[in-house]
Amino acid sequence: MFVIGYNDPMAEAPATIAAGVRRRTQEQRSAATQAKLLDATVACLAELGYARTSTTMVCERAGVSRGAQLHHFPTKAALVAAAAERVLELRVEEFRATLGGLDEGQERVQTAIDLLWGIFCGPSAYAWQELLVAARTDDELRPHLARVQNRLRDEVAAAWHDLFPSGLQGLDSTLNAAVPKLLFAVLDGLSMHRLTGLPTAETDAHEVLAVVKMLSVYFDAVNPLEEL
Amino acid sequence: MFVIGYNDPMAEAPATIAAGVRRRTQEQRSAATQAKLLDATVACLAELGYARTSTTMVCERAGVSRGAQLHHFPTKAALVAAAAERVLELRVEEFRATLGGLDEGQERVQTAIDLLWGIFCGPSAYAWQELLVAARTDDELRPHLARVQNRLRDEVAAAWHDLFPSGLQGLDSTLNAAVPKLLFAVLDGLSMHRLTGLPTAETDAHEVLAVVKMLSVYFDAVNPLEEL
DNA sequence: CGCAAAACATGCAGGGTTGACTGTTTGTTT
DNA sequence: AAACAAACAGTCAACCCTGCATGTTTTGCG
Repeated sequence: MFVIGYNDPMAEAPATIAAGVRRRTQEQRSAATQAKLLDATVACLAELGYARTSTTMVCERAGVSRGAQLHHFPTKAALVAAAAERVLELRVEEFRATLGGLDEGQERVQTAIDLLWGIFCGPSAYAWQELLVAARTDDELRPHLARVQNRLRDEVAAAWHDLFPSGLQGLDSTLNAAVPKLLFAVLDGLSMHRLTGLPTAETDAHEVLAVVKMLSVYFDAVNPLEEL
Repeated sequence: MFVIGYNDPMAEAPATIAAGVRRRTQEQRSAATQAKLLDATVACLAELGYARTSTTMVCERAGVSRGAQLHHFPTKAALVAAAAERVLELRVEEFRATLGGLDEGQERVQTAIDLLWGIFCGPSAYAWQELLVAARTDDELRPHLARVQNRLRDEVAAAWHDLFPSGLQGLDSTLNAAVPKLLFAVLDGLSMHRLTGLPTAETDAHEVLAVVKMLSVYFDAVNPLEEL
């Protein structure tokens, strides 16, 4: 697995190809091209959409030959499935990076919502939408994406719980469990409305998010909401 | 325009093709095949998704020749654009039919939400999602769909206002204006989460909708929510 | 050093989609 | 009735995409 003696840093050719790495491990080469392919796929999904995303285009963007792509991902379905996991990584990374760096101020909820909204307007969100909609009618992709979605769901819940361990003060544990789900549903919905590029959708989104923020503050500070 | 003498009801062949209408007007013929094409397109979008929707398939389903399709809709983009308007009609029709037949009971809000959720799990919602996501990366479709979306937005607001003319009692007019927007964002978001067919998405949706119902009842009956 | 295997590159065939083209039927107008 | 226009039908070439098949390079290991 870990062979030494061959990888001699001093033995690199002076500048044959930049100051790059000559003589990489098979594992390194595989990982590198696979990463390039997956990133290119995600980029294509985000920029061109699922329909216009072809393996040819992906290879072009990745700077990889079609043969190499076909070697690592025998079929387009395999490529897309792997790309879905990459999108999951990206989104989780974004969520954690965004929610992790929040100071303890009183307006944590508001800023958290604003930052999350930023994520839902970004490339990873677009790619996820494309995959989600495509999965509905693709019997091969759907089960795979279902597992990925479940993981995303759990990660979101965990990240939210890390941020607000005790939840909103006015709500019991059952209701508090629904809070992140509600929030993310709203964000996903508003994100959909934004896709046509309408200014009204943008203003509506801010309006709705303002209400959500008010509700959060309200139930965190003021009244307990009794069961009905 | 209206020529008589040629349309002789008695001259119909005994039973050449059912007891149908022989000798239709040009306008009637056009409208009929266009309707067949648009309905077939919407059905394809809902069942196969945008990517797998081909004009060939649409013609097959509609029982129309490719030549006829190309005559009425010179390009695929034109067909899809027209289909978008058809989806708008369908959705508005559904909204009005659903919300219109609500009795004056105290649980109007809850039942309204449940009925709306049913619509968001139906074919017209799927077709709309497909169009929305496709429009993001289709420079020709996007502006067209933007106009349609604006109309849908206004229709939704109007339908909601018809249903609850005075809004929720505890909220001022500004907040009440945001209520339907928030609700429809939630529904759209939950609808997206459902696409992978996960049971958890289904239960989450009901959980979230239960919270939304509680909030509606709460703010309709109990406390006024002050501005912050 | 030499061979096996993995990684990579390129060309090719099959299938499918789109839009144009030509010809036919149906209705409208005079 | 005849001329004209619209609606309709079927065929065709160009294009793109996918997956396979063959050939080349790089790495691992004796």
